[in-house]
Amino acid sequence: MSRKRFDRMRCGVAQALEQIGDWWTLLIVRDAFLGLSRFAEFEESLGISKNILTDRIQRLVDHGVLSKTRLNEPGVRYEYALTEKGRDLWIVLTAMRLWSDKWVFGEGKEPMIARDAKSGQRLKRLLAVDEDDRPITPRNLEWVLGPGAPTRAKKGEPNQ
Amino acid sequence: MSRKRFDRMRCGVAQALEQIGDWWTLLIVRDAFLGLSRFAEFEESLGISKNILTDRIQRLVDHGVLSKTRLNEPGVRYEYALTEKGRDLWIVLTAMRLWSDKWVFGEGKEPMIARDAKSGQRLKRLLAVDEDDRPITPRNLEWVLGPGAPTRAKKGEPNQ
DNA sequence: ACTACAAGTTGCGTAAAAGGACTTGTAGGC
DNA sequence: GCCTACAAGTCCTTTTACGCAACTTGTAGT
Repeated sequence: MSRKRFDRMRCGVAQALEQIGDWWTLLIVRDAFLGLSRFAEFEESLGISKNILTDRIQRLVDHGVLSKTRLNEPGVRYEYALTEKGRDLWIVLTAMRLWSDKWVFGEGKEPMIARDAKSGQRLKRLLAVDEDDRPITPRNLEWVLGPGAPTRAKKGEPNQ
Repeated sequence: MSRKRFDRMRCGVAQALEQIGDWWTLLIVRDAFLGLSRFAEFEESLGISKNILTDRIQRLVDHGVLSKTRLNEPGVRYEYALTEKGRDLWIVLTAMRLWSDKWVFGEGKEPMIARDAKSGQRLKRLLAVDEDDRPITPRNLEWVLGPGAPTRAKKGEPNQ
C-alpha cells in the first residue's frame, strides 16, 4: 500500500501539502530563498541523501515551484531557482517562522528575523486583510464554502 | 538510522516542521479548526489509520498544540481541542490555503473562503507588517540573523 | 454479568527514507 | 585521442514509517 495522497481532497491545505508537504520539501524551498541554487549546495546544507534530494527537487520542478536551468560552465551543472509560484511561498515560510519564534524559541531568541531592507523596520506579524487592506480580526474569522466547493459530498470520498 | 529530524536546526521553519510537519498532522489541526474534537471524528473525516492517528494526536498533545480532556459521558471518551499555541496556527493554514487558491485551484474556484463574520468582508491576503502595522513590501523583505542565532556554525552540524 | 461503544494497541505486509557505492556527461589538460 | 576532475545523479541494501485489519481495554447502562 502506498502512502495516502491528498490530491483528491478539495481543500487548500491538503493541496498545498500535496505539493510542498513532504518531509524535506519546504526546507529546500527555504534554502532556495536564502540563495542556494545548486544540487550540491542543497545536499550540503541539508545533509539529505542524494536520491531523496533528486526526488524532491524533481517534484518541485514538476509542480512549477522550482525551475531548472543548464549553466554554461564546465561539466554538467544546473541552476535551480524559485518560480513566481515558488516565491509566493514566502508567506507560508514566514508564517511558520513567526509561529516558531513565539512558541518554540520565545521572544528575544529568534534565530532569524525579517525586516524591510529599506526602512530597516522589522516584520512583526502577518495581518489578515480584506480587498481594501482593512484588517480582519482573527476572532471574527469564519470559513465558508467557496465557488469551487464540491457540489455534493460522495460517500467514501475524502471530505473537505 | 532513524528518519532525520530537524529539532537541532536553529531555524523557525525546521522547528515548525518538527512539530507539525508530519504527513497528516496539519490536516488534523485543520479539522480541529473546523470543529472536530473526537478521535472517531478525525478518523472518519480523514480516512486515517487508527495507529497513525493515535501517534499524530499524541505528538500534538505532547507539543502543546492540542489538549486532551476526559468527557463525562458513557464509556471512555476524550475531547481534543486546540490550545492557544494550536489556534495560532491559523495563519499557517490560511497562508497555505491562499497559496493553493491562487496556484492550484485558480481564481473563482476556491473550495473554501475566509471572511469576517461581522462585516462579511472576504479575507483576501496576508499582509506583512511592522510593529506599527505598516505594510512591508515583499520585494524589500530580507532575512538577517536574530538575537537567538547560533554563535558559531560547527562543521558537521546542520546549518540554519 | 452482560452489552455497547470509543479509543486505542498489536501484528503483519508494503512503501519510503537513509546511507553509501557506483555511473554519467562534459570540459580542460596533456 | 585519452586521462582527469567534477557536478549531478542512479542503484542497492538496510532501517523506518505507513496502511490495514484484528484484537484489547475501560467505563456506564441494563
